[in-house]
Amino acid sequence: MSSNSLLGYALLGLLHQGPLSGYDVKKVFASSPIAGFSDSPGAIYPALNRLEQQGFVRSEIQESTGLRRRRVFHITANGLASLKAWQCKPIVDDDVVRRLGELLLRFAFMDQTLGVERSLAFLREFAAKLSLYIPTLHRYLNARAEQMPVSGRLALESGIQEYETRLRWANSSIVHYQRGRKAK
Amino acid sequence: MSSNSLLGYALLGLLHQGPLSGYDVKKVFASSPIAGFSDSPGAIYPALNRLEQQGFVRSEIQESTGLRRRRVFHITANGLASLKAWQCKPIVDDDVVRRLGELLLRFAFMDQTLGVERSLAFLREFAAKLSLYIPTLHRYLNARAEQMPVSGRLALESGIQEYETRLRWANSSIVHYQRGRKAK
DNA sequence: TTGCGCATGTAACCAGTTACATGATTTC
DNA sequence: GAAATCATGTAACTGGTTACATGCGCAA
Repeated sequence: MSSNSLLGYALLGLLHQGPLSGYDVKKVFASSPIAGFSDSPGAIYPALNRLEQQGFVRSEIQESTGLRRRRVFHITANGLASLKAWQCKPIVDDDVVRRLGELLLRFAFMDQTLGVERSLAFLREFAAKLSLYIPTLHRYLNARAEQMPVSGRLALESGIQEYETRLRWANSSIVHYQRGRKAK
Repeated sequence: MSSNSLLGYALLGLLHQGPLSGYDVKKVFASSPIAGFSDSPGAIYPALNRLEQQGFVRSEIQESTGLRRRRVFHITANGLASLKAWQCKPIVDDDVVRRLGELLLRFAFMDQTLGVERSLAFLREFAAKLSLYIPTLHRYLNARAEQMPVSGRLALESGIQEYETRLRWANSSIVHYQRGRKAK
């Protein structure tokens, strides 16, 4: 119930690291090169207000700081629960096919919310799904390569390479976490 | 003027290869694994109607085929011009940072609409932009890696790897086209 | 006669884009 | 006193999602 957009979850993840104002978020989105969230106020402020209406964040106004008033948001217990529930969802085929970016976002804040073991489990599940999916992409390409225009075929290959890159990334991330666990 | 959504351009690109009905498009989106367009009728039919209102496609109803009537769409001269104009736009920094998928889509139909030379020029421009952008990503990561949580850092690395993969792809695609040109 | 594959469509809802508006403080 | 930066917000528009509705022909 009451699910959020990707932007909503990104905000929850960010706010879980510490309280932020809308303008702070704007700066994060403007400077952080990945994930492609818009830094426009028309996206950020309404999204924060929605989260507050849902009870996932709360805000206080800081009058003190000399400058214009700031509204600083922090995550609530319900907000954290919602974030975790989203991160915990099983990875379905359609996530891998059409929502790779969402999966990466689910992972991006995961070791702070669910811990290393769950993050490892997520990566293993992700890698397993990718290992199953990539061969079907190759079959699709092989079956159609002849009748496709060159640029279409190349674009498809680019897509396949993205999946292969993610798989290598997931496997090397698994190794990374496992080393960290042993060192502990 | 009168620009389209990505879906609109994807439809124009598809229709440029040959006339299709809405249902044909649906099948393409359902089976073609890349690019993540929804195969839901609520997306496809309104988009085709918008294109027709703009004069970019036209449709005829085939009553003949025994089954239920089909409305078959084909691209118009204006539609092709709009597609080409979109593909020809210079690549700006923001395209590389936030709209990689759009760039790939612009390329996917390019050699049929603009020819091999233009496609090559596009790939070279794309590769040049990526070559400039990737080092800034590494600098960003190096500057912040210490204070980032592990999963956040890994997610960022995943993003960087995607850009590096695209760059390798662009370079190998350039070589591919150049070989083809010589063989001719 | 039930259900599936073909085939087209509509409507409510929602979120993001773009553009605009406001206002305080600091810097030149 | 102009411009830049900090800081928050609103409103119109647009397009995609989800779910629903319809209807034909065929096969089990």
